[in-house]
Amino acid sequence: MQDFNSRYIAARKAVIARDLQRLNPMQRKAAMTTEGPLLLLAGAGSGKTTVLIQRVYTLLTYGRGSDSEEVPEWAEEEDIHFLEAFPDRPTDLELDRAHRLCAVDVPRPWEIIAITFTNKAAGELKERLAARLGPMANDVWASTFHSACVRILRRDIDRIGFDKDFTIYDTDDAKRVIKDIVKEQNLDEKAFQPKSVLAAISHAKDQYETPEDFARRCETENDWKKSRIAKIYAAYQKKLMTANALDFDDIIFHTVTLLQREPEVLRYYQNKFRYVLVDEYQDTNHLQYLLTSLLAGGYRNLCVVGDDDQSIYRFRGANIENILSFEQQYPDARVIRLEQNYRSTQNILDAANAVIQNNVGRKGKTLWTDNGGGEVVTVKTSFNEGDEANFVVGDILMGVNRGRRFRDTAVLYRMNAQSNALEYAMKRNGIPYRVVGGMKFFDRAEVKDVLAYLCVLNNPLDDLRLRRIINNPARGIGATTMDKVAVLAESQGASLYEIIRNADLFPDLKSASVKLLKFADLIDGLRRQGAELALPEFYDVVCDQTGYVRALEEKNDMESRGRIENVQELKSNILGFLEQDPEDATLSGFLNEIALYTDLDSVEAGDDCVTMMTIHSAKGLEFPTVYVVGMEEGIFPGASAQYDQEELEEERRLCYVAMTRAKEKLTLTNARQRMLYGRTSANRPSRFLEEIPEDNMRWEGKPEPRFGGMEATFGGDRWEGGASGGYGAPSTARSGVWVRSQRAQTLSRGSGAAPMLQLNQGDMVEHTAFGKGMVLSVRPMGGDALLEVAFDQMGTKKLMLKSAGNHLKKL
DNA sequence: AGGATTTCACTTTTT
DNA sequence: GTGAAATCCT
Repeated sequence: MQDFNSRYIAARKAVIARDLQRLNPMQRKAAMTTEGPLLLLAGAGSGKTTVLIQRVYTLLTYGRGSDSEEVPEWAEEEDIHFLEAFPDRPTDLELDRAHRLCAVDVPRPWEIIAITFTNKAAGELKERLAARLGPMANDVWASTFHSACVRILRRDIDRIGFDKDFTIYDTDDAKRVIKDIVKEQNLDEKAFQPKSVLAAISHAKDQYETPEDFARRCETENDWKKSRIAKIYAAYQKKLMTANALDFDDIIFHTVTLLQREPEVLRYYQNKFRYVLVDEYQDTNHLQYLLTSLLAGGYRNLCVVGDDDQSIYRFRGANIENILSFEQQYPDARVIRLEQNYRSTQNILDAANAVIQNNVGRKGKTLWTDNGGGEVVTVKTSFNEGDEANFVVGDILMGVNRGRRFRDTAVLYRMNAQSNALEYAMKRNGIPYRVVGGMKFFDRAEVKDVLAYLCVLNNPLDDLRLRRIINNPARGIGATTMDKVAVLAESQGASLYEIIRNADLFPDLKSASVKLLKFADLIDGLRRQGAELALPEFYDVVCDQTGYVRALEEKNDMESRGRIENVQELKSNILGFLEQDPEDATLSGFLNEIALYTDLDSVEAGDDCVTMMTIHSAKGLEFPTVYVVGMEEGIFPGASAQYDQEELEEERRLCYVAMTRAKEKLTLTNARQRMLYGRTSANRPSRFLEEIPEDNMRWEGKPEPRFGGMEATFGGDRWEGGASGGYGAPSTARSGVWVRSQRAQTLSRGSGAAPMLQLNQGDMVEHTAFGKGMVLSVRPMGGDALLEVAFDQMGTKKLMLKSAGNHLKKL
């Protein structure tokens, strides 16, 4: 009997393993380890998402069949024979039987929850699950921490004192509330900036500290400022509760509270979620850890996936300890490492491994690949950020000349501010590019304004949003009036809107009452129409009757035109929402949806253009060629990491993430001096550059030879001043010399030490990357010239003569 | 109340 | 250098 059972189990595992034969052994093991706590350490490019998908597939096909010693009592000898002799190309009937024989207690799709951080990741997961599993994938809970929590809260939040139709405050809303409180409490607005106060509160919430907990901790620490913040925190939570609002942290905080306080609710979810998966576990904070433990507390089938070397969100509360101490939290946890990398060449991996090895606080993991050595990593030192950008641009054009596509390339940097010089260089050379991140659509003032109108129309009691829009466009209702309204609202225990609606009853408001009533009429009128019109039509009516769009039209400048475009763009968001969710085509449905949707994940990957972004936004992506610019002490690693070990290790992880984005060619650049925030400073090369083994890299320009290769742009004289001292440890004292030399260089540009190409309309030219073309126009511009060239292959491009000239030849 | 001017800060980002 | 917020004038 013993023999029968072990044979059955072995045969069952073999059949399931065969079903997963496209995975490598470690990946397969991960997909088949379904029971109990599992820590999956998945290195960069190790096929993590594939494993995640396969694991859900395994669960929904075989239940715990791949990870269980149970043998069904009805099993017979013949079944073992069947499994042992299972054919490579089974018929549907045979497949069906195999599934039946191998399955043990298969969960229903909705008993599996997979939690990610971003909407984008959740969407991708859903999509790939649907491709693998078909329609039943829709019932798997694949969502972000926040959307999962909102779903839980909408069901039961009334048990902890909120109304089920709570609103969600974004960071801007929260700051506004803080600002009001700081004013109310007569605190110094300089010392208590909304941003930093909110950060402190957010940090407290990360630790699951209530205002009371926080205050108690302050008492022992005897820190005056902190105890003030504790007061603000308490007032803040009170205000949010009155407004029936939750900020982003509250969404998780209150879910934890709900689960802890209401055993019935806890039991429901612990019973429901038989399998819990958490992606990017290295980015979780303590609060999210608590939530995960609660959700998985029933069956204890908790699989966390992550890479401690890619933990780069410490600044927003991510606690690398969560992943480092998972085995202490769950002593029976199994650990599987995925170290085979399918993305990069060995040279890139060796360089990245060598850098990350300098970190102490890590699990330890060494990536390897079958992909072969490939090219060594290029390091390039330039003179300043402009030259650095020109180098990158020139190198990109050279690559394109050799058959690469623009879309194969990414330029990564530490800070968004660094994108400027690059954008200039790209524009001047007619390189198509797109910048990811920076100002986001939903952060735009005009988008928020219109959304605020919709919020007020949906719920006139929303004081915060009402304040935002009441005088925008100008209606002659200024701060003084609103202060009076606020006082009255306070004393009457009414909302701002209720006071405004009845403005004529209050003598204090007599001068403004006409305007206020007119506003109330506007809102009421729109609300009446909102009840009748379909959402898109209603949106048009709102934009029109509030006068918001008209005010922009009257301004009639570039900026306003852009704003109007964005307001119209928001309408296509509404249309998209209706398409996706025709069931809930209401205003409140749309607003609920959009509260958690901030993403620019509408990344049109179709266009052939270079991608520029911060390293943080590049996490999870990959490109054949990657440039990482600004590899300088003070920039990367940043100044604040200079004397802080923890911070430095985080920067190093960031560097590791940046390097492992590259599939074939990795180029790291630094500049000897750089202008940032209007100030020029000289920076030593990043220590991370020194940590790369010599064997895996080639360093160009260390020190820079005069008349060196790519840089012979406007004659070699540009290096004379700065480079004469040779490369070395630049000191602040020396930066003065460099600044002067830069001026000299600027002067020499116009006088033209290098012969400038003489081009006229109608000339035929050849460009290194764009091929042959004809000059359509030449427009002189400040010592330079704007060319318009019609290329045979690439279409018409605008180029600046001075910078694109290097790549142009007159035919 | 609203436009004009000055000041201020400014890693990194999601929800 | 840049954009938004605070403050200053009319």
